[in-house]
Amino acid sequence: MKGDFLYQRVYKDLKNSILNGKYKTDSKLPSENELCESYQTTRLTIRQAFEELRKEGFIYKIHGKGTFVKAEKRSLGLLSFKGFSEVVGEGHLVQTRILQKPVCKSFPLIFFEELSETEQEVGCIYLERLRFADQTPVMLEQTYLPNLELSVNTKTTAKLSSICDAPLVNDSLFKTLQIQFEIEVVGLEQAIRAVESEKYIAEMLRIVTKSPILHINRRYITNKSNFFIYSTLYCNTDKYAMSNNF
Amino acid sequence: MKGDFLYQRVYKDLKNSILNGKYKTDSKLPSENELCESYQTTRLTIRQAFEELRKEGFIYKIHGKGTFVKAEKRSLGLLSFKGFSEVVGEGHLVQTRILQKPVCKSFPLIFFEELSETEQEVGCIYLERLRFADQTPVMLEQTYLPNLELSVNTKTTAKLSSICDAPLVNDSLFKTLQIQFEIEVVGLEQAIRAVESEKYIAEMLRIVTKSPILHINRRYITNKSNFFIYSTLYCNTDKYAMSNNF
DNA sequence: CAGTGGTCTAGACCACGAG
DNA sequence: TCGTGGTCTAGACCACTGA
Repeated sequence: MKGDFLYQRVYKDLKNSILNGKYKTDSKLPSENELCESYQTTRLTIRQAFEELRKEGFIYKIHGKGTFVKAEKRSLGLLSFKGFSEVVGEGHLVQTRILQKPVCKSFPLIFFEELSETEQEVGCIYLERLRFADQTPVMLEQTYLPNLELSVNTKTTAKLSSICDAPLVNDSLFKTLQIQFEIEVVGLEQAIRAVESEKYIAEMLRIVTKSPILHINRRYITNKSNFFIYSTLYCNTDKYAMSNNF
Repeated sequence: MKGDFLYQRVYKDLKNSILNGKYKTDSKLPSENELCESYQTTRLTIRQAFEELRKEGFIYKIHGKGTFVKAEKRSLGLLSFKGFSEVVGEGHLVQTRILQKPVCKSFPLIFFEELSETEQEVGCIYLERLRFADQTPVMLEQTYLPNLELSVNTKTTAKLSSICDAPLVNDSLFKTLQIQFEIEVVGLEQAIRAVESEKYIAEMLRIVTKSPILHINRRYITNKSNFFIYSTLYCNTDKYAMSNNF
């Protein structure tokens, strides 16, 4: 968990208190000024923590009254850029099956923008994962990473393709990238469509071929400039809707 | 346009400069400190303006380098809580056909949360609109507003059902609510599914019955506490995907 | 190294809500 | 009237980028 900054510690503490039930639905959180005293800090810092929680749909604010806990979600908040486990694991049993371990190949697809020349040249590392929530397959994810050399620790560099050699940490791609390459996902662009499922996708998601699924094209933005991660997602929304908040 | 606050003026100026092409894709915006001087303000204010632009996908930042203009979107950013015209009108011809003018009826549906007792009692005002982008029907929207009495100008109250008596301002529900009732939409919860289109929906969207469409349930959060707007959206994503950014 | 954005302090005034 | 969140000032130190 991120914890380098004070506002992230406040965020984490409050989030845990909400998830643990210390603060229940629609109950009032401590005011900004009270939290300033608790953490010996200023309002900006508390407000940064609140802003994170608000973005993730945990709280809402009412001017003049206070900050309150939102009702629990009944769907998977998968339209944000957090990792699958982080989002879904808050209230569901999470499993991942790796259908294709990371392998090198050429870039097969056009996503939102045309790929840069560099990206086309180096090709990509491809992997395919099937995600489960409470034993139900809900999402098939095909991921493409540009096969670049990346600087690590300001001095050394590492070939990203070394990720093909060892299993993922905790089955998590994002965690593996963070630990081995200091890559952090900081943003996301996505385009969402409703489409008929092809035979292969339908079999994986255990649904009838041609039944409607969500088709999502994503470009993840990272802390390394010009390094993007591309994903295509196929989601079965029969049991769980996809959700987000603003 | 919102313009009461300095950060909103900065936001508006920068957004216009981007849309007008003064700042082109991937070109660098003035630094935070430069903008501080231009507007005779402090970094927090500039950062608030940047944060708005970042949320809407207009800019991205790179630590140590600067703030840059994002590439144009090629899909409709309709997963945010901005109004249809505001989001789609930036690059497309926008039209709205009112299929059902606002009428009073009882609440027919359960959305994310159960409705409050008050909401169940007062019933709702219902309207149905078909939205076009570049002459293509892209979205059918069914909207439900609790039929409450609302305080306006701190002293007087008005029945929301008076909205049934006159046509909408600019065909915009949000604008009408803002002008007549001082209601502002400040947030959004939504759950998204892929479903087969029913006959009526398909006819309206000019697609084949049972072809896949996006089904979105929304709860808009407003500046009036305990006043929510509920909408069900059916989206044809054949031509335009729905998009957002984080 | 200078310039950039990221975090943070210690205040201030305001508009809103409720009693 | 008082406490709340919303906006804003005028600084500060840091980590990152590129020359």
